Amino acid sequence: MTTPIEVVDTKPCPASQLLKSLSGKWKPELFRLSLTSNLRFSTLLHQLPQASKQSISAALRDLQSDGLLARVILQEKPLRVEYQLTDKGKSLAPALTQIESLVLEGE
Amino acid sequence: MTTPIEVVDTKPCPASQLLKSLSGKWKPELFRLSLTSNLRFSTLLHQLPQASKQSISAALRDLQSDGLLARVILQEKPLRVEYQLTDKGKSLAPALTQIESLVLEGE
DNA sequence: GCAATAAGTCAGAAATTTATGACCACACCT
DNA sequence: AGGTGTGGTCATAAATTTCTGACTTATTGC
Repeated sequence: MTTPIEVVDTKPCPASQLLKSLSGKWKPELFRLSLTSNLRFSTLLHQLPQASKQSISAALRDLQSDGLLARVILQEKPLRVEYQLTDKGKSLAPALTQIESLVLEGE
Repeated sequence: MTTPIEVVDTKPCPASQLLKSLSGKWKPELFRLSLTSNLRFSTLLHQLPQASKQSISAALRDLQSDGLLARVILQEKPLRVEYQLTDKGKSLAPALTQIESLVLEGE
């Protein structure tokens, strides 16, 4: 009996990369908040009182390195730092909105 | 000084529930595979050689309890078990396809 | 100079997720 | 009666994620 050739997909599911960008305890919330306004570190600490500094910081870093948010230093007095949606981030928004509407339908 | 009223959203981002359903090392792959054909345990062990029994089993359980897959016992000889996409699962597909196309565009 | 605020970092602990390998139950084949 | 394939579970261990609390650096206000 000849062993049937198993076509094993070595590459992971393409969507999984992007899903990973949004997985984690706080990233979906951060992403969602970024749709309505730019994010600021100290404000987030109040908006998400359950989240630790560390977690917010890590989530922001990940969202940056995945190209969904951009860290922008505003030349104001005093200096402020804002995290803004990138074009890639914006392009992801409709899919997320679609997912949200699915959740809401089911209630 | 009156403390400004902080409107703290106690409910998590709605999409985060569904994103959680698809988060994890193997769930995106399982979901994707389920779009093209029904899933079987022993077949999955070969299709995803890096995944442990345990992980596949847990992922299938989660996808079931999140209502995306249904476990169906086929009355054949010998008995077989299949995991099929539910309507809810099917309704999620377009959003995932959209996310995939975003990933592919960016290459 | 001194304290406060913004925007973090770092080390260590706790919680969660994933992997490993042994084991179980049932049906089927010989 | 013994071996094989399917479809798992269970306990334990390893890896990853998240939290906690202390500390840092730069700027502003008094």
